[in-house]
Parts: sequence; structure tokens; C-alpha cells
Amino acid sequence: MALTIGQVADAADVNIQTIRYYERRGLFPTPRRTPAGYRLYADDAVARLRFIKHAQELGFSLREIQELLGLRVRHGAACDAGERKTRQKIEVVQQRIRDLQRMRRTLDRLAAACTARRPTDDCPILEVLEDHDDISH
Amino acid sequence: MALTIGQVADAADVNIQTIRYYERRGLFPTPRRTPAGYRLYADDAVARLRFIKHAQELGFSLREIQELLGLRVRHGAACDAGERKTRQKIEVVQQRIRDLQRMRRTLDRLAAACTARRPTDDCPILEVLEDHDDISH
DNA sequence: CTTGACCATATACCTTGGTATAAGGTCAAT
DNA sequence: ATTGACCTTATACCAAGGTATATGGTCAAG
Repeated sequence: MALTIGQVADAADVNIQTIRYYERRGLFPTPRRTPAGYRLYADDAVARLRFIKHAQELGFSLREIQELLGLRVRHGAACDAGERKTRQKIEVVQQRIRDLQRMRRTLDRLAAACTARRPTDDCPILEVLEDHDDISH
Repeated sequence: MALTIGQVADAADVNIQTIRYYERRGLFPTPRRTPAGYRLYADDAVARLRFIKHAQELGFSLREIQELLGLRVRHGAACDAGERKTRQKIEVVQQRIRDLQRMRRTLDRLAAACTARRPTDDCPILEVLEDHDDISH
């Protein structure tokens, strides 16, 4: 049930150094240690690493991922603040989904034009993602 | 109709150096020049820069963006190859959308639990993005 | 009781994606 | 014909996100 850093690294397919780096950065809680000083992890550490890797692929920075990981439900006033932050994150994610859907539609059109053998030598990919420039950020 | 590098940079809100950097990297075609050697751009250069910036926010590397920008419809055999690449990109984008939707659902549940004042002190954000690990890449 | 595979810390290095700076040419306006 | 705001190339530097390496301790197996 308790994993060494090497076992966690293997399971999540990341470099050992990366885990220690995340610990230093504050993305990973400081784990308990054996008497000899070896780090010991529960297996949710593997899930945490996989979450981080996925979120990175989706364009989130380590700082943003840290915020995402910090979101959880609390009592009272802390709850309101947490809910506000969560709703902000939902907005960000929602916008990112819309952008990707737009890109997907353009790629669809591109593939369709191709099967129809209608050569379009200007760059149609550029049609995508052209508005909402001023609202995002 | 012809823009200097500074005008393009202003319009797209990027650093001038970034445009020259993209040119070196091959993301930007080498522009025509004035007799004095000044770069001259058509205004689609601005669209191209905006596309690059958006795609970066969506988690694409410059190398991937270069491939996206290289996709276009051609005649004959080149068309088939282009179509295959386009369909691959669509798969990547589609998977990314699914991942984000999953993250969104988790954030939704988190926000809902909070309004209902049901404190959940384990980290619920981790529920997200947990399967399909072995199929992606 | 030693060998090999682990673990620890500390420090140096690498890649990606830029940004800044130095040294100088161009050009429109005064 | 000079000033200021542009442009050129070349080179150096920077931040983020790791990765490698040096030096040494731990531990189970033979």
C-alpha cells in the first residue's frame, strides 16, 4: 500500500526527479518518510501525477494545475471563496473547449474539401479562432 | 495593404522579435522585402500570428502548430497524405476536447457540492482524467 | 559482509519559447 | 542635414519545466 518514489515514478511513467521537483514546487505534498528518510506514498500519488500530466497536455501551466489541485469543498466562508475560484476555472475550461471545437470544425472542413478534391491553396486553417480575441484575457 | 514588421507586431500584440523568431523556426514564410531590406507582410500575417497564439493556449507546441499550418488541400496523391494528416489532427483535437469536458464535469460537481455545503475534504479534482491513459500516446 | 539496486541531497545542465541588447542602416519631418 | 522612430542582423539572456550527475546512505540477497 505504501510506494517508494521509484514505484510511483514507474507507475505514472514520469522521471523520479520530476516528482521531487513537483514536491519542491508545492504541487506535491511532502510525503511521510521511513526512518531511513525514504519517501513513502499512498497510491493516490500516481493519480495525482497522471492528472498533472493530462492537465499539462490541455495547456495548463504548473501554477494553474496547482490551483486546480487546491480546489476542494470546505465549510463556511472558505467554501464561498472556493466556489468562486471553481466557477472561474470552469469558465476557462469552457472557453478552451469552444476554441478546440472551432479548430475541429475547421479541420473537418479541410478534410471534407480534400475528399471532394477541391484544391484550396490558400491556407484554410487560418479561418479558425479569429474572434473573441479581446474577451479572452 | 503591405505592413511592416512593427505594424504586424502591434496588430497581433506580439513582440517584433517573436515574428523574426517564428520566421527562423519556419512557422512564418520568409516575407518579401523593400529595396532597403525591410520585411513586408500582407495582413493575413496578423491572422497567422493570432492563430499561433490561440493554438498555444490550447496546448499545442510550435512544432504541432507548424504542422497544423502546413495542412491544406492539394491535388492528387499529395491530397491523400494531407487528408490523412488532417484526420490525425482531428483525433488529437477530439481527445483534447473530451479531456476538457471531463475536467469540466468534475469542476461542476465540485461547485455543486460546495453550494450544497457538503464538505468533501479529499481531493475531488483527481477523479478526472483517470482512464484512457494507455490509449493516448 | 559485500554487491547491486534502490534511496537521499545538491548542483549543473538541457529544451522550448521567447525577449533584450548592441551596433548599425533607413526614412520622413523639421 | 540632423533628429527620432523605425528597420536590419547578431548575440546574449531569460523563465518554465524538467533531466542528469556527483556523492553518499540503505537494504535485501547471496
